[in-house]
Amino acid sequence: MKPFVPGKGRRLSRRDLALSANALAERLLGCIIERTLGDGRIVAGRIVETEAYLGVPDKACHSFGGRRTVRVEPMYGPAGTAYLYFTYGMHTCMNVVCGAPGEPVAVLLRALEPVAGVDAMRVHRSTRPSGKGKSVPQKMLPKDDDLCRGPASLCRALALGLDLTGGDLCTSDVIRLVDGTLTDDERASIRRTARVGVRSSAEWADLPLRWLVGASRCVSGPLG
DNA sequence: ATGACGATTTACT
DNA sequence: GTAAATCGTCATA
Repeated sequence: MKPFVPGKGRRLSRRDLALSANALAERLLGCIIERTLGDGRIVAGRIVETEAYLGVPDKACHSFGGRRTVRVEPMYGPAGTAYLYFTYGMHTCMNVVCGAPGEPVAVLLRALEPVAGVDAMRVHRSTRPSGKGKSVPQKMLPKDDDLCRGPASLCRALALGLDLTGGDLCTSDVIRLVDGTLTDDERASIRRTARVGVRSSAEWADLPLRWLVGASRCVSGPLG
C-alpha cells in the first residue's frame, strides 16, 4: 500500500459524495478522514466501518418522518455537509451527508484505522468525553487499534466537535475527506450487518445497513 | 416547564 | 452479562 501523506491525497468532491447512503457507506471504506488541529498538526484515520441512514422512511434515522430541527438541519444540506450530534450526555458522532439535494440521508462513521497523529489521538482520548463533570472514569490508555473504534471514540480521537456540524467537508480547512483504496484482501472481507444500537421496529433495525472491513483490526462491535 | 430518551463507552459482577 | 455516567434534544403540556 502507498504510504499515506497528510494533505496530499485527492480530496473527495461533492459529486463523489452525492450517492445514496448505501452506496456512500461502501464507497467511504478505505477513504481517509484528515483533521487539522489548532496547532497545525494533522490527525487522520482510514475508514473501515460505516452505517447508512436512509432518511424520511428510516425509523432509526434522526430525520425520520421529515423531522426538521436545529440539530438535524445539516442533514438537509448538500452532499458533503458534516452532521455531528451529541448523545448520551457526553458523546459526539459524525456523519457525512449524501444523497440528492434536500434529501436528509447520511453515512455514520463508526471506526477508523489511525494513519497519522497517533500521539495526538492518545492525548485526545485521555481527556474526558464531555469535558465537564465527573464523566466516565478511565484507567488504561487505549491501544492504537482502539483509538478510533466506535463512532464516539473516533470523534474524540480526531477532536471532532459539535462546532463542525453543518460544515462543508468538500471545502473545510480543518477537516477533509481523501480518496483511498482497499487491498484485494480487504475488499474481499467487506461484510454487511445490522446497524448497531438502533432501537426501532425490527424491519429497520435488522436491515444490513452497516458496512465493515472484516480484515481490519479496528472495527467496532459485533462482526456477525 | 418538565420528563423521557439516546446512531455510546466504560467499568464492574 | 449488567449498569452507570451525563445532558442536549425533543415531544408534551
